[in-house]
Amino acid sequence: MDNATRSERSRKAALEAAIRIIARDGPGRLTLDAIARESGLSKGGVMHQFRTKEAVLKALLERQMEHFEEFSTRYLAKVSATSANPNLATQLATVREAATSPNSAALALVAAMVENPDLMSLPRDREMKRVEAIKAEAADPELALLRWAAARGLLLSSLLGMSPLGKDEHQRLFARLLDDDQWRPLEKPAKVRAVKAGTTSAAKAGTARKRA
Amino acid sequence: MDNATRSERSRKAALEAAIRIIARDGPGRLTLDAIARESGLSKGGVMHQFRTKEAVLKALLERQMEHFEEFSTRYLAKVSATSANPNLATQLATVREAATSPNSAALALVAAMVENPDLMSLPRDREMKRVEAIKAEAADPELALLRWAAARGLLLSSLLGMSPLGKDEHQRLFARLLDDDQWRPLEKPAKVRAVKAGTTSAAKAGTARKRA
DNA sequence: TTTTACAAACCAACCGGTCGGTTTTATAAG
DNA sequence: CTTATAAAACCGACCGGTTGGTTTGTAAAA
Repeated sequence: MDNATRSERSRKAALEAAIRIIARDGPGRLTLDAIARESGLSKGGVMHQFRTKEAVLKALLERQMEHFEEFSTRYLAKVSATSANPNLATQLATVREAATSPNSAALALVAAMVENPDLMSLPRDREMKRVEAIKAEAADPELALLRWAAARGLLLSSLLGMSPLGKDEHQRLFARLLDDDQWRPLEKPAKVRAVKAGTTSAAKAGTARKRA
Repeated sequence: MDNATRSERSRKAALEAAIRIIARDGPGRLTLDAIARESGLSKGGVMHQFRTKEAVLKALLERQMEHFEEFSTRYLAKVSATSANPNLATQLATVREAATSPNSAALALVAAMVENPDLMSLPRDREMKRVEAIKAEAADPELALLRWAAARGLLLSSLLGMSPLGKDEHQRLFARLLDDDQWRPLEKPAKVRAVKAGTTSAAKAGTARKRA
């Protein structure tokens, strides 16, 4: 087998084993020996691919970030034409994806934070840019930020195993978060720029539509 | 010195040392030896007060929960007369308190989760009751839950060191979360079927709002 | 041949927890 | 108020096992 692909295979096996361990036994049980055992590699093999445990965590983190970055980019391209606030919509959808992901993905975050809190600067910096984009496009930046925060609250709660919500409730809340019509900005700025009228526009709530 | 108070003192010293360690070095660095070193006690002394490390985490967890429970009760008593949704208001205020606490309190959660994820059932169960109370009193339960989720998102993000928000922004967002006037309930969401194309809903402004 | 990928034995430091012993407090008889 | 005794708080050396990481060896790829 080709050398490069062999390495690639081993790295992938190790990282996936790591995720499995974290999800099954908790971040505290993630050790190099456990990774070796779970991946089928020897410890030496693992150490050949990652010089240190921190390197494993870093790779794990980057892998996950890349994965969701990709999801984000694709989603953004899809909705940027139809949504008034595509960046917010994208982040909400991405967080939902992370929360419902079959593999318990974002646990890499917790594991990294346990081992070395400084590692969190990577995802934090990346998140900062996204938050900027969300604020920039929003008619009501605070409201947008709060929707973003709510999504993160749902994700992190269930990630830490402390969400008191049922799975169905979880889903419904995400759906509502994503529904722009439910989040009309308050008339705080005197001059509210009408939301970019796209194909989505539809009926403005409250005034145009009265419910029964 | 009295025996009981001596024990009390030692337990307190150990637990506070533990919190200091977690906040400074991360949850992964919390060891029994470290607690002994940081608290000034000997390892034997620590082990005399807590038979196992898990007992330390449990005590830490219960201590923090009790502290915020107390804050909650006091706050609830204060606002239950004037607020339309005192339970939600109380939870929001409590979470804000936890987020701005000088000691990085709620880190006990992360530490417990690392050592033994099962420990999370304690705070989860308690949270479940609170969520029930919030839903019961709310005109729009989903909206209330989302405000609650947003608060938790802000708290957990900064707790894990991955909040991209400035401290002032943080405060402003909490203030807005707490301001009932900014969150007008929708009426019974009889037929809400919203995904991405804005086809939905009826936003109705406060007919039934009771405000002071 | 040289380099790369991996295996397996190995190591020092550290981990949670035990144990025998010392000091401090509590109880109570004289 | 002593004094004897037991009980609780505390110390620190120690133990088996684990941890992150190294070293040595080997077989395949380059």
